Amino acid sequence: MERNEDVSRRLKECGLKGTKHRKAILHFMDCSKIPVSADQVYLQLSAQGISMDLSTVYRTLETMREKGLLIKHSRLNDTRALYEYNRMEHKHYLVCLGCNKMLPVRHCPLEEYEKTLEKETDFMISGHKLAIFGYCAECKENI
Amino acid sequence: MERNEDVSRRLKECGLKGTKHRKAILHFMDCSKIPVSADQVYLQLSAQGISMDLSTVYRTLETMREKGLLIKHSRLNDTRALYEYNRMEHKHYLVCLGCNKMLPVRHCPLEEYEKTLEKETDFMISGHKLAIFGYCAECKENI
DNA sequence: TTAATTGCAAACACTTTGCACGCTA
DNA sequence: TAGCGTGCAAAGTGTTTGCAATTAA
Repeated sequence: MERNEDVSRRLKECGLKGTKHRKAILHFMDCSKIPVSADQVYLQLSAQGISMDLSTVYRTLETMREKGLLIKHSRLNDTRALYEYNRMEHKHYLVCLGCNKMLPVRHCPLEEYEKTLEKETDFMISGHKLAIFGYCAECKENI
Repeated sequence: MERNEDVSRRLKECGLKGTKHRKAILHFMDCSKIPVSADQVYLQLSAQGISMDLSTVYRTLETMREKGLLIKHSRLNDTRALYEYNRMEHKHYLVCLGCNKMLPVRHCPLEEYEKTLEKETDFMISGHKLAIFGYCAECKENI
């Protein structure tokens, strides 16, 4: 149960109690390769026999986001918000218009551009959100 | 009333009846320099003495979007959706984290990048959404 | 005339919140 | 045992919808 201890430690570092639910959620988030919704967390954990209220999932994800453990993607595709484990990497996403899946892309083509833009405008730029839309390998066959 | 006739004509071209509400909304959208929410349309027209139900505003904006008259920005900043008159230009926005205002930026730094990405992945790319966040001239003073 | 448009009220999806009880540190 | 965490039910927010009445073409 190395992983379990790792998760407990990270919760403690954030000043959060290591409850069963929190450990389960954080572990699940850590294992997810792509961003997931509160709903998905709830259903998947349910399926694993770990049952909790949906509001607890929402509350926990939000708390973890505040502590910097997770990153929130707010309704990119106008559906529900997605959360992912924060691995401290700046990246962007390919968002599938078919299944809403988000695939990370490492390279960021915007760093230079932001600096130029700040000089040209009155804005104080603090970040950006780039989502590239399209259809993933599976979905593009069913259009 | 040149403008009014222009608006009527554009409605007709889209197969939409030229009702008083529609003309008022389309004219208002045409005059707006930046994207606005259904709520804002509703309030501003109200203030001009043009009263209608909020659901009518939502329905009308959505209809006009379907016809291509407007562009919809779906809850970019996790608040309400914003609509703008479609001037057939590809552009991006500076989104103010203070007041949610969206300022257009003409240049798009992503055209080349998309092609590269399509080659590298299995995605069929259909577009992108780039929002650059920060604080506008007014808001950055009050942080 | 007659099909499109509207107001109204109710439903919707996702998310947040108040409160009493339960459990971790 | 003190206070954080949780389930439950209810509220909130932005948006959509069904239906009957109204209106433009």
